[in-house]
Amino acid sequence: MKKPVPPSGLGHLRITLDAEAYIGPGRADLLEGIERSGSIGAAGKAMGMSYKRAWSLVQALNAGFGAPLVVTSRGGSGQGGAQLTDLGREVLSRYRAMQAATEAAIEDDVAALRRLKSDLSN
Amino acid sequence: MKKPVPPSGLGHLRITLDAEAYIGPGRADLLEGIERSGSIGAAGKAMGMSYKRAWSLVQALNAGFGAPLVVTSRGGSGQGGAQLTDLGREVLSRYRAMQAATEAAIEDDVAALRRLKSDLSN
DNA sequence: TCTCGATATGTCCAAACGGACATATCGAGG
DNA sequence: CCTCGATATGTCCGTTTGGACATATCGAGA
Repeated sequence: MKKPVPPSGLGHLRITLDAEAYIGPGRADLLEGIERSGSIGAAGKAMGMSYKRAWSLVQALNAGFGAPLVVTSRGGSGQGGAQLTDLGREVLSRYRAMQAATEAAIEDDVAALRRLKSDLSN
Repeated sequence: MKKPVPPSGLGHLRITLDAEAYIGPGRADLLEGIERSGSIGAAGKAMGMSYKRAWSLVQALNAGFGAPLVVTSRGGSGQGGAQLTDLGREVLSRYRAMQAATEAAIEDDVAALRRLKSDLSN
């Protein structure tokens, strides 16, 4: 029903702090892209999404946490753009850590399920 | 953007075997409800969803795996209903195992993030 | 043969989602 | 003061999603 994920890693992990604040693979990738590129638009574009969508995700993250994970400033030519706050960097790195721990914890079972499924076609 | 999860456990784990076959907390709960109640309708109702939605999820699961996780039979009065196949039971138990392993692997980080967020309100 | 309880399936509609496009705004530098 | 590049925000619209409701079908037992 809901459309699946682009096969990034193994599982798809979403961490829900409360009803308003959560982070999943898409949001994490976006944060990482912003950290790398210094721009919401560039980060979104790299993920194939519109500026507006990327911007709305940033809004949702900042609003959900009650404090900004991303700060922005207008103006081009090296002055404007977006950056992660300390909070944003910490959230991102913790998410990546959880993602890595999760993949390590489930890889055997995932392999077993994949094998199980492919054996069905025999 | 996408609506969060009813706070069941800690993280929200979705396992994607391929583009068509995946299982997350909702589908797992539904499978478990079917195993317990012997009925798609009853299982769905217990989760607050319509029969049609529950049924369509079962279809998606069966089609995605290429083999039924749930078999059904018509007729009421103890004869009709739905059951998990061996495959369905195995997929469910493996998912639960992965879920438990994941929660154990991330609990410290989740607690840290929750503390971080609540400290913001000071 | 009638009823009961369950699966199976269709139609209709409202809300949500997100893409496409258009502006507005701002900051710095030429 | 004009342009550039980026954020900020609005409108419009097609698609998807899922709820509500209506049937149809089936199996067993009274």
